[in-house]
Amino acid sequence: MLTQAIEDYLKAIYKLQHSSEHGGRVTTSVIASRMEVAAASATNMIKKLAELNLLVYTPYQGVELTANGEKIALETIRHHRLLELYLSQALGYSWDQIDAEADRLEHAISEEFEDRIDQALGYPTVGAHGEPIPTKQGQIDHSNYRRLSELQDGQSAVIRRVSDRNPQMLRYMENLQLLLGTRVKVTAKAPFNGPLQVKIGASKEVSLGLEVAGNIFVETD
Amino acid sequence: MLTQAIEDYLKAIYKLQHSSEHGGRVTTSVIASRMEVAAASATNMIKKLAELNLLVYTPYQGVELTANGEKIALETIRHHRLLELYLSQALGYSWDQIDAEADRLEHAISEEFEDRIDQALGYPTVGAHGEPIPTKQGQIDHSNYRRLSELQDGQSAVIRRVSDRNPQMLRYMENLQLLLGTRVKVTAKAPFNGPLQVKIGASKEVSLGLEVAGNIFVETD
DNA sequence: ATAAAAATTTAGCCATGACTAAAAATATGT
DNA sequence: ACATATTTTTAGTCATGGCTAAATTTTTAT
Repeated sequence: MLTQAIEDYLKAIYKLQHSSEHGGRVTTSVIASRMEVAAASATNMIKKLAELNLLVYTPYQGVELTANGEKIALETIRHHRLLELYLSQALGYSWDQIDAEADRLEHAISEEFEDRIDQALGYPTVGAHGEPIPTKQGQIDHSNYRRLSELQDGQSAVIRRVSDRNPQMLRYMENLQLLLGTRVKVTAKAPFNGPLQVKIGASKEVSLGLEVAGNIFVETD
Repeated sequence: MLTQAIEDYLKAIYKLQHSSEHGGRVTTSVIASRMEVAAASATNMIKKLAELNLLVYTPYQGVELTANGEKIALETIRHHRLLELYLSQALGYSWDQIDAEADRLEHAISEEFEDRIDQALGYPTVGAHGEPIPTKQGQIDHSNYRRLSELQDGQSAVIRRVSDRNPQMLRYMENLQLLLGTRVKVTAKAPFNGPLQVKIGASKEVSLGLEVAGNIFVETD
């Protein structure tokens, strides 16, 4: 069996590979920073993962997951997202609590558990924060939405996904009713990377910093 | 935080202390056998647990949990039994599947998760196999029932608990409808530790080996 | 009572996955 | 181009929790 640490690294590397920021090259330092370990620790694990044929490692250059490594990453991500959705739908967790709980449970559940919550949830394709849920076969929807921060003044759109990285930010969004499916409209954009004025749904209008708006992904009409 | 291994050892030791078989003394070999590790490994861990004031260790003699150790054991057992019940009630698991799944999950869930499934289950006091569930404060019902194997010919009783140690035996019991709350009556007892003839509920009558009957705990009228 | 058997502990090893400090390679600025 | 800064790797350490083999203690049988 694969250790929890291996699953965690593969998941992190998969996400880094697919986060627009880091292009193709996922380096040791980026992995170490994401995993919150020392660079030397990341090097160690990377060498082990290469040994296991879960990724291709070019020393000093970076890593790339093999098909095998990607498969395991996607299984772990599937577990995580099904769990998050189950925690929020079936057990009433709030948006900001589900990530931490799912992080621990994702390594402990069996295929059986995965299948049963999948069924209980009606075979969902999208997770609690709008992320696509990989299929059991390891397929995942790569459609990417635009960031709310990229919209022009006057544009309107529907929230389709929010980043789950920061629980405090999630709590803030939840308070403001910036939820999946909510329609938003940019009514003003301050210059010099200033805040956006955003109309939420039909009523409320708030001023939103770029950092928050950059973590909200929307579908324009 | 306590490691998974520590929780597992404490749980095992607690159960051994309270299983009538081993009287008061819980020895290294008994622990090693229950944990399925070498005796030397058990000695190692016992020394560490003594160091942590979770048990009192008399070399060559055995082990006794401290109040502290017992508290942690009971927390772990509470997690386990709540999970087992949740898996069977909310996710439709069968009797023989829940123990293994709960064994892995019990170390991963948070207080929050514990509280939420406790609530979802209606604050149960008895687990899926009839075992008492410790309270959050660490109190547990010590009432013990008689074994079906101890009943006299002609006696009738109600099943209140079954041992969860052997999944195959659990599957067997489930098939025979030997379930919690079912009334049973011993209609014959073969001599020389032979099988019991048992009437299950109102209809069926089966021949039951002593091993199975010894793992079914009943309340006589 | 004492020799043999059984249980237990000690000693020493291994893999995992962290860490720091130092060395080596790569990138950057002038 | 080359010195300096940054990144990465290597070397060596540590804690956890297994293991086997050998030594020691306890128990049992004669």
